[in-house]
Amino acid sequence: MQDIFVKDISAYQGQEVRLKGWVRNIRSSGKLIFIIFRDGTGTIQAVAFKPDLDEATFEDAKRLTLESSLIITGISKQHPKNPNEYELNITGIQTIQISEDYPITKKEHGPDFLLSNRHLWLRSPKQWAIMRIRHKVYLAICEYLHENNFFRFDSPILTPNACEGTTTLFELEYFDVGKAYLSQSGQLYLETGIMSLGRVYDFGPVFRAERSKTRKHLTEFWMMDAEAAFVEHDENMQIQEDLIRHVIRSVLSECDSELDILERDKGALKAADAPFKRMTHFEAIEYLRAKGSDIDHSSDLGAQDETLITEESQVPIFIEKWPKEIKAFYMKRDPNNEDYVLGSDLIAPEGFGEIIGGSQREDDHDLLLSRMKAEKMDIEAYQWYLDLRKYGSVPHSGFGIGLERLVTWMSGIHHIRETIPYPRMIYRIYP
RNA sequence: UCCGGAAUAGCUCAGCGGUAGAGCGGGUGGCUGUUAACCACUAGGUCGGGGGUUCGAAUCCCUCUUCCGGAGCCA
Repeated sequence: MQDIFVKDISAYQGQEVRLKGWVRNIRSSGKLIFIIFRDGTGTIQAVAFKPDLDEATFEDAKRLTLESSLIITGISKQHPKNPNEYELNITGIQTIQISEDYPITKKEHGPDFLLSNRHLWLRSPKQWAIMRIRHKVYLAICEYLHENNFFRFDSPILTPNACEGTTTLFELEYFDVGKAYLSQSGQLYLETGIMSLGRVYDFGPVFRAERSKTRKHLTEFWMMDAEAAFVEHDENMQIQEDLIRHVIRSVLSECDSELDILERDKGALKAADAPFKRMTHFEAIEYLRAKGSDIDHSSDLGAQDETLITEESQVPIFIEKWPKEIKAFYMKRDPNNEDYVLGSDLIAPEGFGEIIGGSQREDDHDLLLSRMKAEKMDIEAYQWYLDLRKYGSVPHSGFGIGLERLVTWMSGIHHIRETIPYPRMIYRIYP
């Protein structure tokens, strides 16, 4: 007899097969027992009918509890009521372990309870669907980059210094050297990689000790940073747009049933796969003021502002050319107006907010040095970074995608905490 | 960090000054097509901790703890 996965069941119609997995739910009516069975690849209804089975097998079926593990054999056939669905006529049950009372029930639960039981919650259909979409988003990003000549170049996670601010670092003791920090972005290291490989990316966890408590923040999240030599501001945005549109298409074509489980509005995703809009920061502020906001031209955009800007757009919007004061030291100034930098944020539609931050980098040694001095940075600690501008400096650009924010948008879910197996937030590190 | 809200059965909640409740989950029994199946019975609680007001507190007040929502910052 053949061992198969639930996802392949339709290819075995009329045949006896063996499946290995868990009990998601049980419904029984006297001589009939319906076991909702899952094996990681999918879910199927298995039916035990007393007159067709020997007594011991039927008793085994009766003893099963929610989440018990078992090997089940049966004949694959179409569901008598829904011909699009397959079910399994049970011929044998080998119980692996009878589960104790399973804490996650069929009724609703609160977020605190579910997060405390995250190790079990991950088995639920919605969490299963989100993890599969996360996997697909991750693969789609790597596919696009690979096809566009980007090489994987992993940045260190333990670092001697900060990349951006210094208030948001997790600090730890590093042998006799003193303090080390968990990386909050691999960007500066990636810039070294392009001088060897031309185009590079990293993909890994980054850490921010920000005390932010919103549905868009984690203290540990996965970021894909990409960096490319000889790419300037406009092309940088074009690469981001092509990459995101590739991700949208991949999710739509390969995660259809997952999107159904999550009740995702697929029309909204389809509509986002069209040329993205571009708006300068100045234009964005004008737009907000026309809508009644009293925001001024030197301000960063808040969450509400982002929603307001994208609410009438079906596609993501780039906000580009930001006031230099509110962006990082390494961003190149706009040659047409030195008060602005060649940076861009990509805001997703439907109120999902910022998913990418990117910029063209300053490639002039003296300009970069003077800005780092103005920010009172430790020049000696960043000598290696300044060296890049001394030995064959080239114009270059890059961007960083927050994986979980992208998955939140693709999945259409409310809170980022469900997009990573074990979310780390300021008040939660268990399990 | 700031501003709001919440804490009662394993879970989700109702009760808001006078004997602690429901649904789900658990247990037992019933049911040949169920779809969070259904029906009957049943077990299950120091009402988050501490202090106060009152004849009497789950209920009112103070305080601590934990969690949730939002803001700022960011991906």
